[in-house]
Amino acid sequence: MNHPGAGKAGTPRLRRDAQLNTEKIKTAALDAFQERGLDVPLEEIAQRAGVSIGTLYNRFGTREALTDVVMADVAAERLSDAVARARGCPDPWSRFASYVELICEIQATEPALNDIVSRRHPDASRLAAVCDETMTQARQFVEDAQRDGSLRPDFTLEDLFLVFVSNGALMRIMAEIGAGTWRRRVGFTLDGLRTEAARR
Amino acid sequence: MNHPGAGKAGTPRLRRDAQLNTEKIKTAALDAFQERGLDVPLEEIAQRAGVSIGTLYNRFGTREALTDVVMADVAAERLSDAVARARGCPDPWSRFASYVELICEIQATEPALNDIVSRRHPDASRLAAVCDETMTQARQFVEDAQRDGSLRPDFTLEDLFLVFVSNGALMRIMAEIGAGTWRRRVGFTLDGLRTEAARR
DNA sequence: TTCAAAGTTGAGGGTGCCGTCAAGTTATGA
DNA sequence: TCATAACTTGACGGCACCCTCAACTTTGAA
Repeated sequence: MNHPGAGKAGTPRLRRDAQLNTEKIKTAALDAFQERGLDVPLEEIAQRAGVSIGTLYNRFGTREALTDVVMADVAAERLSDAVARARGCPDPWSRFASYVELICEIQATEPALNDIVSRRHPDASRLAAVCDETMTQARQFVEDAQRDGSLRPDFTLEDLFLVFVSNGALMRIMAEIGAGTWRRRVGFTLDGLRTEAARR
Repeated sequence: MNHPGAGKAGTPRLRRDAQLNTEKIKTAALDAFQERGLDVPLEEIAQRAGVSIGTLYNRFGTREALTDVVMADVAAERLSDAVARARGCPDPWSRFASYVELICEIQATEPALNDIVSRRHPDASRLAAVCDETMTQARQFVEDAQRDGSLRPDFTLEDLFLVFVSNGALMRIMAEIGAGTWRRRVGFTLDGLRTEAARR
């Protein structure tokens, strides 16, 4: 693979060393993002990649472009996996609830995804698209649970987003402190969203 | 008042110009903190006071000392007022709930108080003491409501603190956007904390 | 082998904040 | 009025990050 001629039309093929650097930077960036969130200094990424900061800018142009290239697929995979798993639940409420729990779990365990879900980098356009897509799917969970009578009817998609934003902020502030206790608090939140009729 | 001899023993009295500057800085700092939160650049406070940054450091030494001097009384007043008003409610649950609502309202309307309540400046010691004091009083609300059976028994004081931390983060992120909608969301939260038995 | 085009490098300039200190100014009491 | 301790000033160095660009190195086609 990657033999001569494999380059996409339009993009004027990179020299071999540049291509190698691109890979090294992507790998380093993925590691750094996963460990420390999307705010890692680009200097640090360059260092990890064994490359100068200038090269990083040559290859990617902007921070947003780099995060887009590195994180979009990962984000799409993680988020659509959560959606798929939630879909596997037997009733509208448990689909909604497990969707919320799965996203919160992602936020608790993956700093980079937390930043993405909380929309802290609105200029990374592919990432934004991935999030939009997920929110579209989430709308289904919300509507189904409301139609079913188990989710309070005044709860909006924006409210759902804000649940994630504030959970994300908490995760960022708490970091390792109280790492395990988020699940109980998400439980509180869900209890506040379920209608009385839907409780046993 | 403030006539010669009024200085506290120990503190070696300031020259009149220095005393005036101290007042100008306090006033400017209060304004700036209230408008933009405790993170305002000290440069900005000095400018508003019509004084150089050096003077600000001469008079107060550190940012923490300044925030302590300027905000401790304001914070104590606001927070104890919230406690007092909550105490005026007729039953344990409504005391707890109105306490939470009042604190969240303060967070929504006063950036400086929001920073204080969220403990974003742990080195301002008088402020920390004011918060500790309030949490002590809050413990009463929590315990009473739990004894009464209206607040879920697995809810802890730390959970309460985290409610304020995440509400605070949301307020900081949202700023003016959706300024009025926080009350509905606090309602969701409270619904999640009330026991089923306590609902009508 | 040669050499132009492609790519790399890192010092350097920009921003925004912090906190300091030598030099200059002013209040005060003798 | 004058000496001096008290006070003010703001330029400066430091830090952490951003992004650029002139000088240098490497690739790879001819």
